[in-house]
Amino acid sequence: MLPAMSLRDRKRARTREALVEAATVLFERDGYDETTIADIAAAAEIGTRTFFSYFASKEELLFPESDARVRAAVEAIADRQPDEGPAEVLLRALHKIGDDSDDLGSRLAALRLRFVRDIPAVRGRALQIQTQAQGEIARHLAAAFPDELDEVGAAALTGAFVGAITAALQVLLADLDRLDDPAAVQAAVRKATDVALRPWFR
Amino acid sequence: MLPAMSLRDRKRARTREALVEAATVLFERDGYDETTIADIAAAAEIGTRTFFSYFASKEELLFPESDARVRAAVEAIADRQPDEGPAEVLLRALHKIGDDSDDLGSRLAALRLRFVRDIPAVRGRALQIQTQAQGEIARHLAAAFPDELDEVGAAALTGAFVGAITAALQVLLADLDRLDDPAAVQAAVRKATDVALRPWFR
DNA sequence: GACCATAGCTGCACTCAGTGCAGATTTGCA
DNA sequence: TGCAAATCTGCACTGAGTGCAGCTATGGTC
Repeated sequence: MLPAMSLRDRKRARTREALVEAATVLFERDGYDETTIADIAAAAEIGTRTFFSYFASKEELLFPESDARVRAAVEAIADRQPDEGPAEVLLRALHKIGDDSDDLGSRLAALRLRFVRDIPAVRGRALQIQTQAQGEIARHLAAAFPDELDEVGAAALTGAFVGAITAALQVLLADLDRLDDPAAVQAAVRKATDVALRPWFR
Repeated sequence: MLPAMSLRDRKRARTREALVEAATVLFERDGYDETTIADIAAAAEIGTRTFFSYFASKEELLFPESDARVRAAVEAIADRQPDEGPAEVLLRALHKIGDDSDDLGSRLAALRLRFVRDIPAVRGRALQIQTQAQGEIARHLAAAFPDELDEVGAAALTGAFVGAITAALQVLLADLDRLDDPAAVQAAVRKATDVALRPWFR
């Protein structure tokens, strides 16, 4: 990625990071609703108008690399071993997301968890991103198992796994007040995956 | 419900219906984004400001009775028969929703399907409503099976069912251009439920 | 039937998200 | 150095949504 980066692109990437960083600081200090886009743009030293050429909305700031995870999951599916069934491959792909997913210790990750719980607009966006990711994963899964799965079956299987894990995780995180403790969150993710998928594996 | 309805309450209910009806007409004619809240309020002959004492946002107009369905599902769980297991009861509850869910032939239902697919804000809201409903159903399910299920397990089971059905349905509806054909939609719902839950029953 | 407390309705002024446009600035490349 | 394209930015605008203050209608009371 370093090679094909013109000065223009590098500058743009730096501004993008500056925006996320500025937003993180302001969100932590003032809260989500209390921070305006104008505040964030000013802190990152760009014009308010320019913000919208980097992020389409305020929520997007909280999900700056959502597609990287999908790519990781898709790669995991491509690595399918001959002896694996659809469920095993899918499980491996989801673990890939769950493991590195929480850029452990990232302040942004903690904010994200909190705001997904507390701010409707953020929750809505998170659910949309998840739904879309789920769809892409299902498509790739169907492609990897043309004999065993059709599009609908792959979607159902993926939806079942993701739905079960997400729902279990939600309950577990609800009782957790320290959302900024990476170890605790990680443990909750593991337990949720464990409980949710027990009916399939074991 | 007729008894405990004062004139005030009846008038309020009528205004609420008028808003939904006006919105339906305008949405059909002009589309979602092109219809402003001011337009809708004017068509229902109330002040723009007053709109917000009936609905918190434009999206809510598309989900006027989302809680009635949850209540139906909860009742279905309460009707648990002694010989039923958690999965059977949950299936019955979800069927309850799926059956009457599409106020078949309702123009609003057709609009809802279209807008959930096309308008991000509406999709986000729909997912939120579904997530919340799912949580409530899971809580009641756990309560109905205190020995077999804990909160987390009930959430996982419910999430798996709902996730599987929703994902399957999404694929099926994507290929459907006539979202206003109740029979076709109903058939898709049945097929999605069927495919999604085959692994559990059969 | 008059009276009053309360709930509901409305206009006004405001903040903020987000968009279109046009002009200035910067970058990539020849 | 010079030019075309990409980027940045201010300006003006629309529309969602909120707080407030004043008005109106309702429900119950005397």
